[in-house]
Amino acid sequence: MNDSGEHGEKKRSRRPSQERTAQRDPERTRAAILEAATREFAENGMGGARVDAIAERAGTNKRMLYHYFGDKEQLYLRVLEEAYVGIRTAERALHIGDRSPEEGIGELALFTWRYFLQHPEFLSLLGTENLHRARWLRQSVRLKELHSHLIGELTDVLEQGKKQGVFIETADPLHVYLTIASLGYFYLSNQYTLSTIFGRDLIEPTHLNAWEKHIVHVTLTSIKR
Amino acid sequence: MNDSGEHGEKKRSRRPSQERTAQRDPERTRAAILEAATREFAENGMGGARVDAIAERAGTNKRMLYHYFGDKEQLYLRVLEEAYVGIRTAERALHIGDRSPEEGIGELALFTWRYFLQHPEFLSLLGTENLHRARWLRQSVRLKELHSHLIGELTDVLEQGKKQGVFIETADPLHVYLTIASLGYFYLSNQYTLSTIFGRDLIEPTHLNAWEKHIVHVTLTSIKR
DNA sequence: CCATCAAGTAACTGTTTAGTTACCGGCTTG
DNA sequence: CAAGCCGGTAACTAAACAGTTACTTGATGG
Repeated sequence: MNDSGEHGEKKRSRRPSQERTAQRDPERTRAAILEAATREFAENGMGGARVDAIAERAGTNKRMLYHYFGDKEQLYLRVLEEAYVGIRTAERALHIGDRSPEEGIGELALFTWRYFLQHPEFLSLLGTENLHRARWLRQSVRLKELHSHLIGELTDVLEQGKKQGVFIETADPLHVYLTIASLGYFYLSNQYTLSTIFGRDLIEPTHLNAWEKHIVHVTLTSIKR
Repeated sequence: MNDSGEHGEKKRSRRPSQERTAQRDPERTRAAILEAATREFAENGMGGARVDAIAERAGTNKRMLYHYFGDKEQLYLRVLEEAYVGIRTAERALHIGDRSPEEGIGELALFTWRYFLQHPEFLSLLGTENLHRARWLRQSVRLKELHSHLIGELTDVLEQGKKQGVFIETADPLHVYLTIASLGYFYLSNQYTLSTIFGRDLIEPTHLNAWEKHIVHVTLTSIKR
């Protein structure tokens, strides 16, 4: 297209050479590092994660990792932020206010449980971050506003349920959410010690389904009038 | 590097120094290492814990640590075992079968919550062990039989409650225990991220008391007829 | 066609770490 | 008292680690 002397105009490519374009791909390298880091931090925690291991898993090297993310701690924070954005985004799509209050809460419980089940790395990252008393999360400005929406929506649904007379007056939005999250988080994140000491394989589909029903049952009976 | 006088190098001073006899105390040193290790592993996890830090915290040195416990992994397992023995021993003293079924379950819920609250290092060690998929706990023969008692006692109490018509027929002992443990564990172990993202300090006495009541409420309403 | 800059590689560095070794000194016992 | 055992100290070592530097490769604009 452009041949010469066009001043100020960025041109896309003078040569086609499209088959080689994939060689250098900053965006893909960046994404690969982030994904590899997510797995490495989830599997080994902050103290146990190895920068060399992340680079190797991503199919690149340490130089790129430091180039894109600064250092190990900043990379870790990035991983944590992405994990939170992931669940909160999926949660928003639920629109729990569209159904009846009872169905809305049940849906939130089911969603949370299934999201935890499908994203063990998220649970693991939470565990690591709490071991360190939210040392890195606290520094993140980005995540503070992400959660007001959840509590707001939950408050509305509970209000509606109280008006309709199906929920008790003392039902608290934060308590309801913590109840749902507790039951899912503990069962899954502690499945290894629990399975060992109680001699039952908690990850078996039969037990998983029973616990899913249990979570919905417990959550609803605790707020129903 | 050889010494000039072969016998003269070792000297023995024949001082009584009886006031120093307490200096050497194997049992105390051992206990100090175990306690220091508990704190270090709880605060930093397996990957983050430092053997030097444990020795320093115990007021001794690495040589003694390796002498008494073999290596870092065996010391960690020892710490974990002691933590489990601690809670299960205290739990046994409850005798939840002595009261009415409803009171018995309520007592277990209260005990578990308060034990978790007073032993944050236990929660932390559980978290670390689960991060590693119970890698070390699995090797421990000692802990397997420790837990059958808990489930046995719980089964009896539930049976009695069902006979008396106060509990639903579907109430399951493991589910009841997991419910109690979930609600306590998650609230406390994840308090740092939760306080940060929801902008409420969960460790405040007001909130702690509210959650204690909530645990008992949720547990009982979920099994009452 | 060459100057420039970004993507990417690999070897290196200073420090930290788990684990070891050499040694010390008091106590017990034959 | 001497032999040696046991509780204890401190300096050491080899490996692993986070982070850096020197360099190569390739695309692009002038």
